[in-house]
Amino acid sequence: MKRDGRRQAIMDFLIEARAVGLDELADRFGVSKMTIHRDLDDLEQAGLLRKMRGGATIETGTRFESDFRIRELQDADAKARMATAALDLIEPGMTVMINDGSMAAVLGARLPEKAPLTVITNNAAVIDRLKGLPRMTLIALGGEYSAKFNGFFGVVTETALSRLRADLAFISTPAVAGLQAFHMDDAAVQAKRAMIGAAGRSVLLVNHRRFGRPALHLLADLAEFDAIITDASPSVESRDAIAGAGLQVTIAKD
Amino acid sequence: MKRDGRRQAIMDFLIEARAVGLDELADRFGVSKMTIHRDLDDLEQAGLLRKMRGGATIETGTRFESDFRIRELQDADAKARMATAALDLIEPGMTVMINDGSMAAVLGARLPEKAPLTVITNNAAVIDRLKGLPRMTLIALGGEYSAKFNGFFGVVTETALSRLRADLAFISTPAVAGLQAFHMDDAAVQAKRAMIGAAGRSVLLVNHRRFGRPALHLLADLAEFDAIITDASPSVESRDAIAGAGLQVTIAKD
DNA sequence: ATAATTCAACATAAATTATGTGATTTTGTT
DNA sequence: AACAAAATCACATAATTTATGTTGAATTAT
Repeated sequence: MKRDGRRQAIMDFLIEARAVGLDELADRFGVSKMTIHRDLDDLEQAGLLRKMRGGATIETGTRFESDFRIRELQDADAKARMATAALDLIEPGMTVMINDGSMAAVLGARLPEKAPLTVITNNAAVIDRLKGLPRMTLIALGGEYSAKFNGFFGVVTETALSRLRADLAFISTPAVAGLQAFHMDDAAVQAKRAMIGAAGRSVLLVNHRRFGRPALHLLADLAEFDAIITDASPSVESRDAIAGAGLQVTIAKD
Repeated sequence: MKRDGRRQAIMDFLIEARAVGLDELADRFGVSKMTIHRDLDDLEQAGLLRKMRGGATIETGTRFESDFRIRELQDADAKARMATAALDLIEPGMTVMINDGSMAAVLGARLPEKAPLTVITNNAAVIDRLKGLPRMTLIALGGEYSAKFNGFFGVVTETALSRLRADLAFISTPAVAGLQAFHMDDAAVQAKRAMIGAAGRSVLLVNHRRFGRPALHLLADLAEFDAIITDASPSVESRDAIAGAGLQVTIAKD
């Protein structure tokens, strides 16, 4: 196991266990304590954990848990499957919009498979991955940078969107309740809504565990989306409600 | 001499001589022909030269201004000094605009010294450096990504600028002739002009060697700038012309 | 006070990257 | 078509960078 794999594993473990001892890690990976020290130092530097005497923790509640870098590591498999399902909807030559969020970042990274494409996004991770790639036209939306969401938001973003049109918008959401999608942040909602308005068709991406929990701000009615992609079957009530409304949900398989 | 230095030297030589033989390069640097082949392949890949049987040439015409990755290495010392002089004009709390280009990237990297600041830019290098830093508000302008300039340009960029105001805009230029600044690319000119229009005061940054050579597109009259910063005294004629017009040029010292 | 832990400095190992060599293929010229 | 120069390929080696380990001094918790 190489350095990056080890660090990934440390994070995986930490997300489960909330805390871990330094000796335990050195033991488990068969490396010296010094190496673990260095791993933890770098991970702390990246804002992924909090180093403490004798080990490290993930700080619950605070900015740590909600940080996008951690989210990108969570449920990596589900995200990969959903990205594959989303890619099926894309044809070379299209113009697609990608919103903020780690799910969108995973999808964005795989867009070159469908080149040539025009990609419009306010997601900093997607911009970094795509810039300079051949046969990809990248249009960044601009806006005020948000470290929390690793993206660009605000009037600049929305004004830019009001002047653009795309074939397909991929919108991700952390909360679906009843027949509506929610989001905890107003600025993100505004950007997402502007994208839906600027796209011919919109696709909602949502982890199956996020069904049945609302958040502060209403994002959109599920009926506004032309497709809904998730990674596994949601709870019975959610499923029934959605089926009852005549909406189709795509469950991404292996 | 290391690989990058050698490649830089190849480019320097080529800019003078327009063409060079492969054997000659292998000889001059004391490396094998294969190594020169690889250098030329990579430089061609980066769009910096045209490889030909037995050697390489610089494409005649406009495109020869070097790639931004190499440009960042050129005249690093002059850039650092000019950045220092530019920083002197910034007060904490200001809103500043930074345009594209490697000179601007060097300045952008040092902006945290003057935090808190609001920074508005279409320069991808500056966005990368500044995002997520505390006490820095970063507003990216968006636009279509240009690999050649490592920045964002086009209507999206200009529309965003039409809605924003800054205290100070830093504009860099690769060419000054007479009492006017020039640039080889129209899209970059549009963005720079929009910045000048959106800023209370504008500062021109220009390497002293760039005086006396025009480029395809007119960027602005020197009189439009509130300050002009360079790294060393320009040629006598240029200096006389500028002094004659009553314009002040700041020469950045050590 | 002391035992555990962290940190810094250096040494070594592992991996990556750059370069060279010679065989093989391509290209231009006659 | 035949030839020589040049380009390319595949692999070996060298140089450089990065990762890890070890030791001992400094720090910290109890």
